This record gives sequence, structure tokens and C-alpha cells, in this order.
Amino acid sequence: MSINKNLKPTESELEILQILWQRETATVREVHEELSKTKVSGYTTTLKLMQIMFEKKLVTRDDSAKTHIYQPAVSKQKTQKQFLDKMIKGLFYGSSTQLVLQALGNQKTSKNELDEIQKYLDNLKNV
Amino acid sequence: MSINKNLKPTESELEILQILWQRETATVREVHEELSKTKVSGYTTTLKLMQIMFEKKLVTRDDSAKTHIYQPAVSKQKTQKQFLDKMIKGLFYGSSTQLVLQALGNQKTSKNELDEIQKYLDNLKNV
DNA sequence: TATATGTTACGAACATAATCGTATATTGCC
DNA sequence: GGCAATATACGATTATGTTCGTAACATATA
Repeated sequence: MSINKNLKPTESELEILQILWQRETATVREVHEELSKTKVSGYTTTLKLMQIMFEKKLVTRDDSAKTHIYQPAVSKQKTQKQFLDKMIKGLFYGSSTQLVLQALGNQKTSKNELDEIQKYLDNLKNV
Repeated sequence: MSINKNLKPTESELEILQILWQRETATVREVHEELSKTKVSGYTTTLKLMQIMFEKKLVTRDDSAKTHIYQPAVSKQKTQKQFLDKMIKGLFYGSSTQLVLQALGNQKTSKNELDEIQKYLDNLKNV
């Protein structure tokens, strides 16, 4: 029963959220610099996006100084779940198992990681 | 080295592809009827979408009769992989393991399915 | 103080996707 | 043939997301 509009982040917004989740906190400049490692775009583009994210309440910011400091306002976990669920529903006919098998099959996964997953599965089964 | 433009389907196009993958073959009317089970929209909207998909080569069609018959032109597997990879990259910092763990943790997965996944993991490890 | 530098705010342009109305064509049937 | 039903084609509109230019303002410093 939340008043929250719970707006789904767009693709560009996700890129920014990823950076904020890693850094906890960042200025527009810092986010823009990070984004610039993988793509080209103007500074004001990043600024505008982050302003929109603020309006959507995807981020909070401290604007007490000239240079505002941004923080994520949605959790990484919750957002990942939101998109995973959507993908399972929209592309895997609702079967998370199908998604998991596909993900394991397609990606090269190291033995250690496979072990980790198996351990996790054992835990799940022993509930 | 493909000449193929390899255009990524949009969200609406994915819905249609899902139906085509299940049915193998379908008319606009049939697809529209199926879509109508979960959402409202006009018939010509579905028609237009499928025409666009044809231009993008996401589907093929037999237009020898008045009522065209459509088929998917991209494989389910390949499309699933395409979106999975994108999601892993864009939301899980490139770690398919993280995605798998999140998927397993968030969804209720039956014991049988967990067994299936474990069996699959064993196979992967014995290569 | 004046100048250069950096920052936010904001509107406008552009791109893409989705929706639908209308015109036109085909088919079956009386 | 003429009519009704159904299909396609296609342009126009609307919605959403992305990009950027420019103005206004703050800050540091020469």
C-alpha cells in the first residue's frame, strides 16, 4: 500500500544507478566521468538524467552545497528482482528455472562459481 | 560477419514473439486474440506491430492468401540469450552467477526444479 | 573587482515506440 | 453484380526517453 509511484528506471537510468550502488554517493561530474569510460555523451545529458531520476525519486540528493551529492533511493536487490521477474514473465514463460538453466548454459561459469551455486541450492533444499 | 541488422525486439514485439514461438505460426487475428487475454488494444495496433516486425525481419510471413500467416524469424534461445546477456551486463555487473543466485532466491522454486538445476550443474562440472 | 571555471536549471529538438483511424483491397455469399 | 465482413497498408498522433544548448548562478583566483 505504498504511495510510491514505483517508477521503473529506464536503461540510461540503470547505468547511473549501477554507479551509485557501487559508490554509495556521487556527484554528477563523477557519474559522468564513469559513464564516459564506456560511452560518449555531454555532461548536461547526465545532469538532466539525474535530475529526472530525482523527480522520479530514484535518487536522493544533498543540495546544500553548490555541487549536489546524489545517492540511490532504490535498492540494488529490489531493482534486480523487479527486472528479473519481468524478464521471467516476459521471456521465459514464467519459469525462473528456465532462465537459470539458460543463464548457466550460455555464460562461461567458473568451477568455483558453480560450487557456490550448488552450495546455495543445498541450502534452499534443506528448508 | 552477418549482414543481418540484428535489431533487438521491443517489449511489445517480445510479447508477440512469445506467442509465435508457442504456436509456430499465427495470423494477426490469432495473435491479437491471444494478446487481448492480458491487455486491451486495437486490432490495427497488433497489425502494425507485426508489420514493423516483418520489416525488421523478426518474423517472416506467407502473404499468398489474403490473410497473411506469420512465423518467428528469430529463435527463442537466441533472443533469450541476447536479453539475458544484456541484463547480466547492465544490472549484475557482468556476473551471471549473481543473476542466478538472485533468481533462485527470489522465486519460489520447487524441489524438483532445484534437482534439475543441480543435475545440470553436475554435468557442467564434469566437462 | 573582474574573469575564468564549474554547476544547476530548463526548454527544445530529436529519436523511438505504441496506438489508432481511415482508405483500400479481397473474399464469400445472396 | 452488389453487399457485408474481414484484411492489409499507411499516415498521423501521442507517449516516452535521450540529448544538448543556453542562461543563470556560484566559486575561486588573478
